[in-house]
Amino acid sequence: MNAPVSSPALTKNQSLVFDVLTRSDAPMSAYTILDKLRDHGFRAPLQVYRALDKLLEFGMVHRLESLNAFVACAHPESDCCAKGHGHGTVAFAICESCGHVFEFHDHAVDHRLGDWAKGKGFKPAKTTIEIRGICSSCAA
Amino acid sequence: MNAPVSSPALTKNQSLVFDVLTRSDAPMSAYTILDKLRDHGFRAPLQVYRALDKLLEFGMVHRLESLNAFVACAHPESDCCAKGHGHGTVAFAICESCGHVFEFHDHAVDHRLGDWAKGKGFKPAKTTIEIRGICSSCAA
DNA sequence: ATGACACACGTTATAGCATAACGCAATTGA
DNA sequence: TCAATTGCGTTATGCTATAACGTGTGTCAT
Ligand SMILES: [Zn+2]
Ligand SMILES: [Zn+2]
Ligand SMILES: [Zn+2]
Ligand SMILES: [Zn+2]
Repeated sequence: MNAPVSSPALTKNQSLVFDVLTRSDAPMSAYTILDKLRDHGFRAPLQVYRALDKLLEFGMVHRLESLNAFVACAHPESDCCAKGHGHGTVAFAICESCGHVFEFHDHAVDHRLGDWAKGKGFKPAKTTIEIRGICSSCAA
Repeated sequence: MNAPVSSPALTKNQSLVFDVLTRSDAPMSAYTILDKLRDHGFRAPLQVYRALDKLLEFGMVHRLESLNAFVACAHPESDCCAKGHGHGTVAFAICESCGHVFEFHDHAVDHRLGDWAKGKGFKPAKTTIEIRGICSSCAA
C-alpha cells in the first residue's frame, strides 16, 4: 500500500480549515469556510485557498468539482486499498437533498477507466467521479 | 434504444451557441462563447447561459464540471448504446495540453456505479466522470 | 553571524463563472 | 380576445478563484 504524498504537521491556518471541514456534515465552499473562520482572524479568501491547496496535496481534503466545494476525506472502513489515497480513484455520491457525501473506491471502475486510457494512449493525471442524487435517508 | 429527451428546432441564439461549440476543437467557457458571438448581437452572459441550458436539456451539449466549460456532444461511432443520450452515463477524457476532449461511454463503469448506488439505496440523478490527463498526440 | 533561500502568511485588487430580477415581444391554445 | 408560455434583452449582483505585492520566520551553507 502506498503512503500518502506527505503529511507534515499542519500550520495553524491549515488546522483551522481542516477542523471546520471535519466538523461539517456537508461540503463547504471556500467562502463558507472563510465565514466560519472570521472569528479566528481569517479575513481573505486566499487564506482559505492556500490552506485548502495544501490539504488537497496531503490528501486530507477532496474537491467536489460539480459543487465547487470541499470535504474532509472520509474513506469508509471497507476501502482498505484506498487508505491514505495512495492508490486508486475515489468516487463520491452526493445527496442533493441533505448534502451528505459518500466517499468510496471501486476497483472495477478504476481499472475499467484505466483500460480505456491505455487503449487510447491517454495518460490520466486525475479522475473525477461524482454521482449526484438522493440518498436512502432522504428518499424514504 | 431510448430517444433523446427532445430536439425541437433551435432558436436563433441556441443555434449560434451550438455552432460555435461545434466548430471549436476544445471546450469553451460561457464567457468565451459570449465573446465569439458579440458580432452576432450577443451582449450579456445570460444570452449564452439560457441557450446552453436548453442545449444541455436537449443533450446536444455537455458541461465539463472540472473545467466550468462546455462541449458539443461528440459520441464516437462505437458508442451505439449511447446515441442520443437516451442511455447510460457519458465519460470524458480531457487533455490538459491540447484541450481536446474524448467522449465515451462504458457499460461496465456505468453498471458498476449503478450497483453501488443500488446497494446503498442511493438514487442517482446525474453522474460526472472526467479524466484529466495527456492525450496520446501530446505525449508523443 | 550573515546572507540566501524556502515557505507560510496577510492584504488589496482583479479576474472568471453564474444567476436574480425586471420588462418586452411573439406564440399558442382556450 | 385573453391568458399562459416561452424566448429575449438589459442591468445589477453574487459567488468562485487567483495575481501581485510585501512581511516575517526558520533553515542552512558559508
Ligand atoms: Zn478520501
Ligand atoms: Zn440525503
Ligand atoms: Zn454526448
Ligand atoms: Zn492533447
